[in-house]
Amino acid sequence: MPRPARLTPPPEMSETSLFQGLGATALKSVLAAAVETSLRAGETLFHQGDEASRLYLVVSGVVKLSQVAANGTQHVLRLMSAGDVIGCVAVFNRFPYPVTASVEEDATLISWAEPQFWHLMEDHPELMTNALRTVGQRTQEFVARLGEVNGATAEQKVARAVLRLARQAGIKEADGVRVGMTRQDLADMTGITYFTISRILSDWKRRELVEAGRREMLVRNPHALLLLSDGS
Amino acid sequence: MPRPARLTPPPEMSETSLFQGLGATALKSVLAAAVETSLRAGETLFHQGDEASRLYLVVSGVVKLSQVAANGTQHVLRLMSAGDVIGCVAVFNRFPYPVTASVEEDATLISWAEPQFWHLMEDHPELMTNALRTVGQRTQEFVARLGEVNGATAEQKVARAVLRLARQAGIKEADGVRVGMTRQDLADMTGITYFTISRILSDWKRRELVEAGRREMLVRNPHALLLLSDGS
DNA sequence: GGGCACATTTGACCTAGCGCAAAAAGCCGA
DNA sequence: TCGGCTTTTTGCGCTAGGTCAAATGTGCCC
Repeated sequence: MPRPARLTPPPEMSETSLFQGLGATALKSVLAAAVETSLRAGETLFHQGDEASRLYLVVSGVVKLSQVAANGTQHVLRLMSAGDVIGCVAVFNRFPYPVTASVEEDATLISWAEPQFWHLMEDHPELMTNALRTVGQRTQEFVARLGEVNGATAEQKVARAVLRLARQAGIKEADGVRVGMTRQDLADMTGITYFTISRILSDWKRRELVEAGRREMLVRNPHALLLLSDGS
Repeated sequence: MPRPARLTPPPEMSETSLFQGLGATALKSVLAAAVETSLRAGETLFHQGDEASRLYLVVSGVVKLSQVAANGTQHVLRLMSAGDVIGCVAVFNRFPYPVTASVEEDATLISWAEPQFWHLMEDHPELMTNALRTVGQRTQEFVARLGEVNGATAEQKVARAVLRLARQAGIKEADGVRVGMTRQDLADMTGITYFTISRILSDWKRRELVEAGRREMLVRNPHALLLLSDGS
C-alpha cells in the first residue's frame, strides 16, 4: 500500500549512510520525493529479471535478496535491514534487477522512481557521492565473499552465514543473539544441503556454542563461531 | 615510468565506457589531468591492503586482479584489458584496495589521484554517472559469479573461467581463440586444484574442444564450452 | 647435446559432503 | 487428544574432487 512518505524526516534518517552530509533542507526535499510502502512478511518487492524501476531504502523490517541460479537452486545473497539501500546496483546500471527481493519480516520502505532519483542526485551532489560509496561497499562485500567461498569447509561457511545473519537480522538477548531462520534458509545462504547444516548445528549444540530450535536459533558464543569461520 | 598523459586523446578514448557522453573539450581536460604509466609483465600496480590512492584506466595490455584469502590461497578475480577501470571500488569507498593488481602482459595505463578524480567528477557530471554505472556493472558481475560458484561442478567452473579468459585476454585465430595461462592460473581462478584442471583439460583435448599446450591453450569450440558451463 | 627448472600428466587413495530414505520432534487446528 | 503437517535429525552409501607421489614432457641456458 504505497503512499507519499511523511514530510517530517525522522531524526535517524540523517544518520542513514545514503543521506550523510545532506543538509536538512536537501534531506527534506529528497524525502518528499519518496513514496512509502509497507509490506508483510512473504510479500515480494520485485523479482529477479524485472526492469529496475525503483530504488528502495529499508526503514524497518528485514528484506531478503535471493537469486535463482541456472540449475534452479535458490541462493540467498543477503538480508537487508534498516538503512540499507536495495536496487542500487541495477538502477544505476539500467539493467534488470539481478536478484529477487522478498520480505522476511514485515517491512516499511521508502522508494524513488529511477529517473527521479537521477534528478535528485544531480540536484544534490552529496547524494551521488553517497550512492557511489554505497555501491562500492556492496561490491567490496561481494568481492570479499567470493574469496571466502573458496576452499572453505562447510562448517566455516555456516559459521560465517550465521554470524552475518546475527548481525543483519539478529535480536540481542541476555545470553546471546536470537536469529530466526530454518535449516533450509541457511542451506540457501551457504549452498550446502540442509542435512549437513543440521549435522553442523547439532555438533555446535553439543559444544554449547548455540541453541537451535525449530525455525530459530540462539547464538551463545559468537566469538567461537568467528574463530571457526576463520582459522581451521 | 610515469609521465603526463598525451594531450591529444586517441579516438578510441571517446568510446571507452568511462568517457561516454563526455564532450571533446571535457575529455581533453580529463585526460590532461591523467598520468600515463607503462609496466612490464610481472610488475605490480598495487597490493591488496594498500591505501587506495589512484584510479587507473587500462589503455593496453592485461592486468590481473587477485586476492589472497585468509587461508593463504590466491584467488584470481578478473583480468582487466583496454578500457577497463581499476580501483573504482576502493577509490570511491576511501577503503584500502581489496585486491592486488599485477601486470600479466606489458601494459599501459593512465591514472588519476583520488581527490583529483573527485574534482573531475564534480566538474563533469557525465563522468560521475559513468563511474556509477561502471561500479554497478562490476558489482553485477560479482553477484552473478557468487551465484555461479554454488553447486557448479569443477568442469562447469573451468568452462566458465576459460570463456571469461578468452573474452578478456584471448587472441582470435583462424581456428579458435588463443589464451595464455598456466594450469595453476586456472586453478587460482576457479578454486580447483591444478590436478583436476589438468584432468578436465585432457578430457576436453580428447573431445577436441580445445588444444592445450604449455602455458597456453587454444579454444576450438567455445560454443561447446558454453553448453558445458550452463547445462549439466 | 646435456642438464636444469618448471609445467603438466597420471595414478592411487581418501574424505567431505551430497543424495536418499526413514525416523523423530514440534506445531496447529479440530 | 488426535491427526496431519512441516521441520529437523540421523544413518548409510556414494562420488567428486582433494592430496600426495611419481612419471613425463618442454623449453632454455650453457
